[in-house]
Amino acid sequence: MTELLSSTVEDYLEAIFNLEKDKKAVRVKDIAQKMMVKLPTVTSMLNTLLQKGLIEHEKYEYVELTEKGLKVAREVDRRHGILRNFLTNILKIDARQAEEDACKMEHAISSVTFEKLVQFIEFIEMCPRGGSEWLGYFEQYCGGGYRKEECLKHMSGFIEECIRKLEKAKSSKEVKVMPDKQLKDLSPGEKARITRVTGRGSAHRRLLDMGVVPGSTIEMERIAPLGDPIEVMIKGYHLSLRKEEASHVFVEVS
Amino acid sequence: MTELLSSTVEDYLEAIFNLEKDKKAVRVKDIAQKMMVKLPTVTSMLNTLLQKGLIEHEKYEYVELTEKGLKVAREVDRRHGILRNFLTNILKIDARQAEEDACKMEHAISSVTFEKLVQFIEFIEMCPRGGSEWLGYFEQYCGGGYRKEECLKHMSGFIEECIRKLEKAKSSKEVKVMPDKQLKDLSPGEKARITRVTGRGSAHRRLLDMGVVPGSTIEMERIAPLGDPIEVMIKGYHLSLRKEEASHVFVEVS
DNA sequence: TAAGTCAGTTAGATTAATCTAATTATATGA
DNA sequence: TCATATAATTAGATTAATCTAACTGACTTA
Ligand SMILES: [Mn+2]
Ligand SMILES: [Mn+2]
Ligand SMILES: [Mn+2]
Ligand SMILES: [Mn+2]
Repeated sequence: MTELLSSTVEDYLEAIFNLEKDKKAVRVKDIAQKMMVKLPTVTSMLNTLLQKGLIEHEKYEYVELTEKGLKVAREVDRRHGILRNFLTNILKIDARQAEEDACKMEHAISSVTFEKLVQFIEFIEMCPRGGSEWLGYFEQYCGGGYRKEECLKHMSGFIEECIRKLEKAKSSKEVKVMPDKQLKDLSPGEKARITRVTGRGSAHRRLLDMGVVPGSTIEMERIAPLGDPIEVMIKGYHLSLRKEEASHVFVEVS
Repeated sequence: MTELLSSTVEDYLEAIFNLEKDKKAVRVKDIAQKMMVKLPTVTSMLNTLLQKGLIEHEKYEYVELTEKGLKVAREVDRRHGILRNFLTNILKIDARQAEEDACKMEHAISSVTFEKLVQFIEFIEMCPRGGSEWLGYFEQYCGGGYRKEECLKHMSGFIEECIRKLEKAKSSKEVKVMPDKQLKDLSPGEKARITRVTGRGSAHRRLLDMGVVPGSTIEMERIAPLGDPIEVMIKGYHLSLRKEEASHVFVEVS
């Protein structure tokens, strides 16, 4: 079904995808500039992409991704974003290097491994034994000044408070039987767990493809004036959803 | 200085390196089999490798890595091993997939990012807030049965004991002024931190290239009858050192 | 030692991704 | 509207990595 595409092909799709986000129309020249190649190289690649049904393009006209091309591009872009965030936020690699490495790694990881990595990143971020505090100790470790006792003692102070808070939250939840909320009801900055994604057909598929699946953690970033579009962070990756799309997503605040 | 080699070239070097470890002599056929290509492909690649000074090879004869080729191959193999271990031990990817992904990722990561990842893996393994116990909770998280309280409470029980143990170790260290040990003095299974790597020249360089650098954690695996070779685990990667090499490595048991 | 087998090489083709040089189309502006 | 500049395409070459088919060398064995 899913023919495998070379990493070069994936990178061109990614480039076109990003140009479409920035500008209205994508020209051959723009792609050449972004990919740092000459114009005939792009023309040649466009024929390849056309052949594979990934873009629409007529001689001397603008370039557009097809539904199929868009799907691939979105997935590549998602991987790129998640890997870049992992490298910058967790490993603390500098932005330029993280960008470069992410754009190579995005083609080298199988989807089963990638999704497992996504879960691991989520786990690091949400587990009270991990989190940004712990990552701070990782930096200390890299600098050579890490001391186990300090890390543990800090955890020790933190831990009782955490347990108390969690138990309180749990008991209040038991009483109230917290109902599902719609995604749009979250306020900016609020995090939730996706419980259901309703709907059918390609729109539904697109949501799942973007990582909007039950069980994932989602964070509201902002809602535009008329509730459209809605910007969210999911699996460490920034997404823009249309109001209609968001209406199919139900969440539970933890 | 270090010309960049294609990932294909790196994989051929890696294959030859592993064949050299297994068998006495490496034949064109062996390489073809391991790389899953036809014989003329190998002949052609051998010319490329010869040109680049990475192998020694005369028509119809066996293939051998040069010092230069060996250095590259060892580094690729090290990356491969560390990535595979990360994928299997931490992300719990199944062996076949981990092998495959590791062999692609090994070419996609810059050395600064890779070394940072190595440190992160080390940190996960050595920090008392991480470790295999914590990774168990990650598995639970993946299965959907993770509960923060349980993870925290377990930590809570564990933590006092840890702190007591650490403080005891610390105070006894302060009294005794623990002297440096030689690597060979470690007993199998014992872990230590590398404090010094003495010596000069290419032998010294080789040690550093293999990851035997001050600050790294090293674990003794076994010492052969006459103390040669010595097998150790460093940065999650299995290494075999000659007695002479090991004599330059000083460690501190933590 | 000559025949037969298998390993290895040579020759030549293919595909993907790039380039330069030359040509053609589109857009601008006088 | 026409000349010119800019964008895009076409043609043709190159390089890396692979293949098949044909040939050659080396090793074994009768
Ligand atoms: Mn890329
Ligand atoms: Mn990318
Ligand atoms: Mn590889
Ligand atoms: Mn490999």
